[in-house]
Amino acid sequence: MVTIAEVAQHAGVAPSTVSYVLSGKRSISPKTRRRVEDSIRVLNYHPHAGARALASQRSNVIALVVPLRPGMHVPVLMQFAISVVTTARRFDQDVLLLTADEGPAGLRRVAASALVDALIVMDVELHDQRLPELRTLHQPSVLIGIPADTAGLTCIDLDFAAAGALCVDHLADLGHRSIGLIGPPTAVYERETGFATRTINGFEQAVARRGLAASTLPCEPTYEAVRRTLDDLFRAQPAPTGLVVHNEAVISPLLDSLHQLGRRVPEDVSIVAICPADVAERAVPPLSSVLIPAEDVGRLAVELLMDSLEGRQNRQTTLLAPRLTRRRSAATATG
Amino acid sequence: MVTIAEVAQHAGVAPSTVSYVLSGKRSISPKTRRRVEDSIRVLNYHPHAGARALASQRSNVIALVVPLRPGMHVPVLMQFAISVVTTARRFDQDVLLLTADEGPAGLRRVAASALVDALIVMDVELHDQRLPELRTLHQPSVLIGIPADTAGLTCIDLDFAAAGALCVDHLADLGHRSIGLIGPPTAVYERETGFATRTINGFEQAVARRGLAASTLPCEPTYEAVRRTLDDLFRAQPAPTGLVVHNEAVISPLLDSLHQLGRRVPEDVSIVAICPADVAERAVPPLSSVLIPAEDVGRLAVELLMDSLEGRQNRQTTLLAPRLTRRRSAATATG
DNA sequence: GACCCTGGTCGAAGCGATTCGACGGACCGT
DNA sequence: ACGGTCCGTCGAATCGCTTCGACCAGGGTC
Repeated sequence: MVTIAEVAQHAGVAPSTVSYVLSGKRSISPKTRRRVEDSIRVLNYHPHAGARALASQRSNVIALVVPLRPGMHVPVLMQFAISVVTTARRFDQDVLLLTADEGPAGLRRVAASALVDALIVMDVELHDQRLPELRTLHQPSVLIGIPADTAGLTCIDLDFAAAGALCVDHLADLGHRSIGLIGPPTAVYERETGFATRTINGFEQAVARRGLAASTLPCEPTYEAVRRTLDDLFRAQPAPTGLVVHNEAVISPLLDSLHQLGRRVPEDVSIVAICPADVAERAVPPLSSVLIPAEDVGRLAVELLMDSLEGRQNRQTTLLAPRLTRRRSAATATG
Repeated sequence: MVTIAEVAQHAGVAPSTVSYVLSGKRSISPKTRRRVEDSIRVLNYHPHAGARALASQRSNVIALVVPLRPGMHVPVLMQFAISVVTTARRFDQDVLLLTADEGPAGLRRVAASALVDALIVMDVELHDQRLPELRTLHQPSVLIGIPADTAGLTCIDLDFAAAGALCVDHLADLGHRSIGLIGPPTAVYERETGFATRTINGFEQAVARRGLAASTLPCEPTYEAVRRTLDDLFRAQPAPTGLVVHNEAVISPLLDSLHQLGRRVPEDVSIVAICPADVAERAVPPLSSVLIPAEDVGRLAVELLMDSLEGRQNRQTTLLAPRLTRRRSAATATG
């Protein structure tokens, strides 16, 4: 292994000078800088990460905690992870991959051992067990998802309330006067991830604002449950002509059932979904949808962390504005 | 931050003793061991990862290089990554997540800086650019996928030849005498990932061994391509009654097309797929399939690395035996 | 009783970087 | 010509841990 001392000797300078060339923390004359850089290249020098971490109190690694829970949409997870890694590399950081099953102890472990400088925690629940740990950590962290009490935490998430409202507005603009919301199964509400409730709130406020008739129903991702939900839904008066679906697992049984019931999409019933882009695209017909902006969230998370690490404090919650993509499943109301 | 010196003082021993308690590299009397462990717990001591890496020449981190190429089946990727992380933690290792877009330089970076002790590289191509780098690294590595020249490398993959043969045997056992293989588009063969070719070889050998009639065709994942491929296929004499599909993107258009052509699965044509389990399960009807054992591969990769790190050398290639899961798409030949 | 092990512990020397204070020379103003 | 800046560089201390050789006490051997 080639050390900074060897580089220094090769370039005819002191080790500290090499260090300053690398970090840019003191000015170096162009001449010596060039000599040092040449030596670095010739000797193929790479600073020892551990030594650097020890001396500088910075590991240049950030932790990414991914959930393991089945039912998560994996492509979105991966898209997010990739975005985090890519952005981190732009800041010369690496990413340590942790799974949620280590719980709070896992966070403590990597933080207390100074393995990482900062943490990104995905899939944070309303009353997440890890919150106390995160609050006491010396390292900054960014949470994906909004817990009940965000005091002292930095959180990011899609603005689900706005997303719910956006779907309502879209349908209302198309002339629909009675609409339904099909949400996640009740289990999700109970687990209290928060986003389900936020969507409903946004939905209902928008419904009130636009003076629409509406009903909201949770739904399990099975054919029977979907049929029952649809029965309930269409029993309402006036019969809904627009549907907001916030439950990706339900999409394909839903579309099948509507087909079997002889209800055409979008001629008889318009659909707007809140779901990953690939799900919306693959559906038949492709769904107009508000997508989960995984890539933006990942990038932003890293950027916020870097801000914190450089002293720009920002303990606050960021809600990303939803954007609706029109596809073929929502059209002007007939009648 | 609490250091080993403080723990030592608190327990009334030398720092080195604390270290030996932690590492178990020298015997310690039960009495002092208990004292030290108590102090560790009381002070909530976590060894500084950087200091440890510097002193011991071991970071206890392994790199995982994931591919970015679109078209990879993401759930399998994730399943694999999770399996690597989980297994690594069993060995007290952490996992650094790298993306393939850093190329060979990325490997050199993390290896030369001693950020990681070992590497796992996924999706290795026949003539992968990273091979020379991997050969010169001081750290052991495990490749997922089999390159053309495996000399000096440790590789793991599903035994695709055996998988191809297994599918043939299954169909032959069910009485099918003429079968077809639908493979990935020609682009995949050209990129030379190797597994496509290996499947064909295994398929053809088994076909010869069982004395069957057979044809093999690449296929793009579009409806038109599928229709053309099926036309070609069924023109053969005797008409095939069994299909092996090694191309997950083609599965759903294929099933649709067969339906439209009035060929029932499995009554008129039996299908065996080589694909991720979730794809096979979700198909209509669910496909008998040989799955990609992502979890086994991930676990094995880490275990091999740990062997290497502990001095048990094992430069060699491991092919995992395929296992066929019967579902509803393959049945006894009629006629 | 002298001897040698052996198991248990200590002390000190690294590991390879960063960083701070100091220092020497060039350049400025007076 | 002289003192004061400022720029560029150096040397040494430091970060927290591991590990090696040394040391000591106790017990077995002859």
